[in-house]
Amino acid sequence: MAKSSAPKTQEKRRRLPADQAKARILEAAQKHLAEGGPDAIRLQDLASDLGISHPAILHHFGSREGLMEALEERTMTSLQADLMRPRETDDALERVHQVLAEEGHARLLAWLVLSSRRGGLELGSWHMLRTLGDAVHQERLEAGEVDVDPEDTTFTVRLIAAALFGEALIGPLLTASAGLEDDPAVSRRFRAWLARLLEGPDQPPDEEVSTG
Amino acid sequence: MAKSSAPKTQEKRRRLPADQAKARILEAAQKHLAEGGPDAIRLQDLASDLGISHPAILHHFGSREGLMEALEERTMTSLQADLMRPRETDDALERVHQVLAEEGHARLLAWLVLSSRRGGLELGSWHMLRTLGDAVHQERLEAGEVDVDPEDTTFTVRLIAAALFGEALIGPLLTASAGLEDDPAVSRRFRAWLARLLEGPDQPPDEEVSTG
DNA sequence: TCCACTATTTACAATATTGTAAGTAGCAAG
DNA sequence: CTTGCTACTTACAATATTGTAAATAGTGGA
Repeated sequence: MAKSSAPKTQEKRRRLPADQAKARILEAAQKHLAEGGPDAIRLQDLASDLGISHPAILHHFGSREGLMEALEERTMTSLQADLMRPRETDDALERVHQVLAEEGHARLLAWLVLSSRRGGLELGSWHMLRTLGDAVHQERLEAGEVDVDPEDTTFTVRLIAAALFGEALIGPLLTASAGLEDDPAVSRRFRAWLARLLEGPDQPPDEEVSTG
Repeated sequence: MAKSSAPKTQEKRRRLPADQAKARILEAAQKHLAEGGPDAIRLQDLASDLGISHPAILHHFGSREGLMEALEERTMTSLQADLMRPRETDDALERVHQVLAEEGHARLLAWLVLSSRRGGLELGSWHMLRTLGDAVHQERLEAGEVDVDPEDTTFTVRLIAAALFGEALIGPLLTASAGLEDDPAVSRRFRAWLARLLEGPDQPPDEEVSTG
């Protein structure tokens, strides 16, 4: 390695306002976290990725630990935001799957949970699931179901969350372990199957309202 | 810290056959992996835990990377063995839950999947799920179900695996996120609910065959 | 008992990583 | 233009961690 941490050329030292500098650093850190885990966040790596020197990071976050805490908060916030963001489909399973699997949030969440310093994650304002649960409950009532056990709704949401999170992490492993070839269509069919299972056999299998 | 890595007292240098020494080291490494992740496996930590010096580990595994590879294999093997080992209950969900959650295997598996060097894990002889799937399929046929779609069985097993794996990792998070207090009874009821869901509403909700 | 083999230790080297100190330079306000 | 603030850099310190070399000492076998 030539010189450890320095801007690529000697153009003219860029100086960002602290907010933007922090945001840039956190963004890069989150990328590293998603790809290689918490121990893949090396100050010098981040710095050279960003074209800055590593003490600049320490300047903004105080210490590596400070960076990790800020990153944890940012990650949870962005996960929540992405889950809440409207998407092209109304199908809850596809929505959650998209966020969790396709945008790497499952990995991020897993890293954070696994490496959780301080016992548990800062939940902050994680009413996420309650919101989702309320929505599902509402849907069910509107669909004309009368004897809806509140816990049934809670469990439905919980199953979706846990199963899709698990799928995102070990889906390919499960596929291989079952002796199948890795086919995204299988994964999709699995979710469709799960949706049918959750709707229950009372409803006739008419066409979905997915484009609503 | 006094001296980095040395046996606690000067009793008399113990000398194990290579197999046993390796096994001891791997056992300690797995404990560290389950608790703190791959980066919590420091040669000196392991060594002082075991009362040996860290070059002894290098002697047996060549390098840290060698240790990690051996550990990965051992972990997958022991997970499979634990899943297959007969348990006090015949209830599939409780069985899998016990292994995954109560013995820390979910965390181990997650660490391995997330930090998977080389893209994917060495599956070795992971017919685990197929075996499990065959058992479930058999059960269903014996239970008198005739129109059993093979993929339905596959998906059932997959759902159990993914959901319980997810539960083990982010169950407490989900509980908190739903606004509930952390209660193991809830988790148990969740699994019972899932079991009922999977059995389908055709069967009357008579008492389980769980102690079969 | 003696010997060969190797598990294990001590001491050391090499490097990586976080953190600190002090100075440099961009940007905004006067 | 000057000045104050602070984002940022360079140079360095401190420590941790993996790895190597050589010596030491069990253990099993002749």
